[in-house]
Amino acid sequence: MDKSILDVVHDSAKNLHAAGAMKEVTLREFDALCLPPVKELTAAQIKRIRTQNKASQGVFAVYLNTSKSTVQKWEQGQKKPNGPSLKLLNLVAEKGLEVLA
Amino acid sequence: MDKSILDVVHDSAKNLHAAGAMKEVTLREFDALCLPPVKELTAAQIKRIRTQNKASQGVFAVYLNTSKSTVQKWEQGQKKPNGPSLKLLNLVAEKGLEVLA
DNA sequence: TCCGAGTGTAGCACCAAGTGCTATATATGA
DNA sequence: TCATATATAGCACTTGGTGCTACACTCGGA
Repeated sequence: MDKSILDVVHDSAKNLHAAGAMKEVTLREFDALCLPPVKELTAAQIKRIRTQNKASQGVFAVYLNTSKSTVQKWEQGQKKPNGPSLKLLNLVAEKGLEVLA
Repeated sequence: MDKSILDVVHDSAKNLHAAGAMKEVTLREFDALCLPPVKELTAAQIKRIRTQNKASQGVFAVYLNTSKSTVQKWEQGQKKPNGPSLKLLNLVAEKGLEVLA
């Protein structure tokens, strides 16, 4: 997996910053625009993220600081996770449940 | 800061697991119960978490995958972040905005 | 064999969080 | 001076989040 174009540009920006050519704030703004996009997740995908981390619905809920019934509704497709919740799910999907510890 | 009793017990559990005396699932459940409690945050605390990370409300919102107006309401005390949002804020407070990248 | 604990599914009702919009005020910089 | 970015403010709508109860299934232990 080689670097994406955005990664390269980002590295360039970091170098510019290291050379004093970019302000702190500007870099931070830049980072925000280059954040890996939060992917929408289907009910089945959410369930897979959980099971692959060997957690029950209850345990998973504790990790995400939400309720068991909410996790259940996500996996049943009755409700969709909102912004921050989706961010958390993406984090777990990429880095595992341990990042929340 | 020395280890808490729970930490010691947790280490013991991990050793037991390494020795094959505990099942995967059981260990996972145990971990969930020992998660660092998510702290409630005041409006001012949320604002400090953001500013200490040198991010504007807009940028901060992007990181948390939420809306600018939501961040604004948090900091004005008009709304309180719900479970998963609070978890994210705690993560950032402890590990910095970079953990969301 | 039976029982209890853990798990997943289901439905219901409430409400506050989340969202989107517009408008204002204040820097800050080109 | 003008444009941009930022923070604050208010309003109305929608829906995700929560809490509850209940039921079926599995599995290991008494």
